[in-house]
Amino acid sequence: MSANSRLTIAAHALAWISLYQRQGHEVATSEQIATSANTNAVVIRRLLGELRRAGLVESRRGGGAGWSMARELESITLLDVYEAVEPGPLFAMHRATPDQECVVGYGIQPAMQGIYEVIEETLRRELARVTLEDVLRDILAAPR
Amino acid sequence: MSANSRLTIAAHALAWISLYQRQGHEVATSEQIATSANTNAVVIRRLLGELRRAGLVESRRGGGAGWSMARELESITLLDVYEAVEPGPLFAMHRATPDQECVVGYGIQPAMQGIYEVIEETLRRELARVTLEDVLRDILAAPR
DNA sequence: GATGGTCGTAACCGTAGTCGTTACGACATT
DNA sequence: AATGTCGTAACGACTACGGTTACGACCATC
Repeated sequence: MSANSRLTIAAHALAWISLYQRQGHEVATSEQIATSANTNAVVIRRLLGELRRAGLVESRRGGGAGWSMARELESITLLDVYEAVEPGPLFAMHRATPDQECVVGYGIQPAMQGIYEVIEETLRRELARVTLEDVLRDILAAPR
Repeated sequence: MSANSRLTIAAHALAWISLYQRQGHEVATSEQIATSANTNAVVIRRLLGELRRAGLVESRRGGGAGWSMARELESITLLDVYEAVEPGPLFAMHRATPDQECVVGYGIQPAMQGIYEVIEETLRRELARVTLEDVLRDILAAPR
């Protein structure tokens, strides 16, 4: 399926910002987050930009600028992050429409569409069960 | 996530072969299936090759060659097909290992790994609930 | 044993998505 | 005015997917 790391990095960034703020800081910079996630600051800004559009974080520009949470960590679920960062569906249909003269070619798409909807709804429900507060707790629970 | 159509095409092929056999034919050719799915026969052979490795179909070579089912349609679930054609995990970790000096960088991977395992297990359970007999029934139920 | 149809598979190409990187303007604090 | 950061475009490397061509391997049939 060619998995990507967008959900992972987004969760990483949100957890980092929250923890940093709980330590008394106002905002976190994309550079700091990128260092923690071992990636490039532009990658972080791009991802956080999508999370901002979803209303999960805020950004300030100018001097002393950076990112801060727009919502409480316990009110954000992995589904919120997933939807902000992963638009499309999980499974794709045929590239070219199948042969409509064939019984299978005619019925396959509605059939699979219905099945996929149920499956993706289950995935969403499962993602919605995990809050970012849960994630941060798990992070801090790592043995040291 | 850049979804692909492998599961859809594989289900299409299996449904087509089964229906064709139920109509009294011995084997189905990749050319016939490709016509129904509106794709190239090589694409079908590649996919069916993976399904053969998983023990779902058989192939005969030589004259009058083609593909036939190796198992009953009602004993095959979408999970069987999914596992045969989609190897990797759904979500990826960081490309480069995050900063192990950072609390978040240190704990994020075990945390997300545990969460992802639960989610993917749920997905598998859901895929396992749908048999290809269900799929074929839905296909034939399409209004005409 | 020659023929013909089909599988099995390699090779290549176009397209798209992800990620990293550089660059630079916009902006606000100082 | 200077500085630090965001916002975003642009580009390249890499990978995956799907389509296509090509050709050898195989076997039923004649």
